[in-house]
Amino acid sequence: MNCLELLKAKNLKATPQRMSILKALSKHEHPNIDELYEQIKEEYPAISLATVYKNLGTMIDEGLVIELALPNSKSKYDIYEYEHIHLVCNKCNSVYDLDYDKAYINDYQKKLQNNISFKISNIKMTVFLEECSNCK
Amino acid sequence: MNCLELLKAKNLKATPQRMSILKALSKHEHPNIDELYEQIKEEYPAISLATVYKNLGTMIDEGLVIELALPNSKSKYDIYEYEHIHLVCNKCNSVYDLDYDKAYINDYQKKLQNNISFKISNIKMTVFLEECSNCK
DNA sequence: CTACATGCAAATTTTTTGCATTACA
DNA sequence: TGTAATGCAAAAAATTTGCATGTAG
Repeated sequence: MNCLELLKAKNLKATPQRMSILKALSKHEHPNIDELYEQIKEEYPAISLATVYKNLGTMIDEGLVIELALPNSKSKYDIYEYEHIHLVCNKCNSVYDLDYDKAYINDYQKKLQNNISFKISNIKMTVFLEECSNCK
Repeated sequence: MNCLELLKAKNLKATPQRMSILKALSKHEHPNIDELYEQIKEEYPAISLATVYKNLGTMIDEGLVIELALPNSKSKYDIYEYEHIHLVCNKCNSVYDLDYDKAYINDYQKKLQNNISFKISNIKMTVFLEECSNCK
């Protein structure tokens, strides 16, 4: 995960704050903004929450980061590396990544595309869990 | 769609405000809270936004309503009738319902359940569109 | 009647903005 | 050096809360 290259490729300045945000997200812990802010502060105590908001915004716009919107909980954030399924715990809202057989969804997407008139961009699958090891 | 029965079944008082919210949601227009509030106000000009918030909260807790959390946009709400896929336009955030072949997802859920240790509650599929008739 | 729901206003929380300053390229 | 990013503080937006009053069951 070369954060510097990622930013360069999108013509975004590689400020230490941005690097730190990307580094934190690359752990795939799916922090919400407050958790992310706290984590960055450990390295850059002076960073402002506004900077985190602004950077998430621009990096989402550039496709480097994805926002995981969840019912009844603040959005969580993830660095974008490749498509994957998210497992979301209904009890504690923890999120886990899951690699999967893309063929299955690709297949479904094709089937679906034949039945609707608008162009499908992508399909997102979210698996909700009754509980998980974090909340049990 | 008998809103009265729905509320009764959950031991919630069938106030006109609640009935009106459910009636509005049963149109499946997926309003966000502001759109919903405006709609209810046409019938009950005195209703307060706080009441709408409170009622959505309790009705979600009781499973009558679902919150559709979306990246970069306020949550939208839908009455819960049966599982279905949501089509979400990437450009204008419009949401459409789509009935589908449940067998496909049930099948996938079973496959997946064999590979993870936590109990799956349900799987949600969201199809993102590049654009739609509403924004074109 | 009584417990729960409502409406209002205020409080809180979350997110955005403007701007002077800093620092990447 | 110029442009874009930062931090701060203030503003705006979104959501929740407390409480007096109203009303469904």
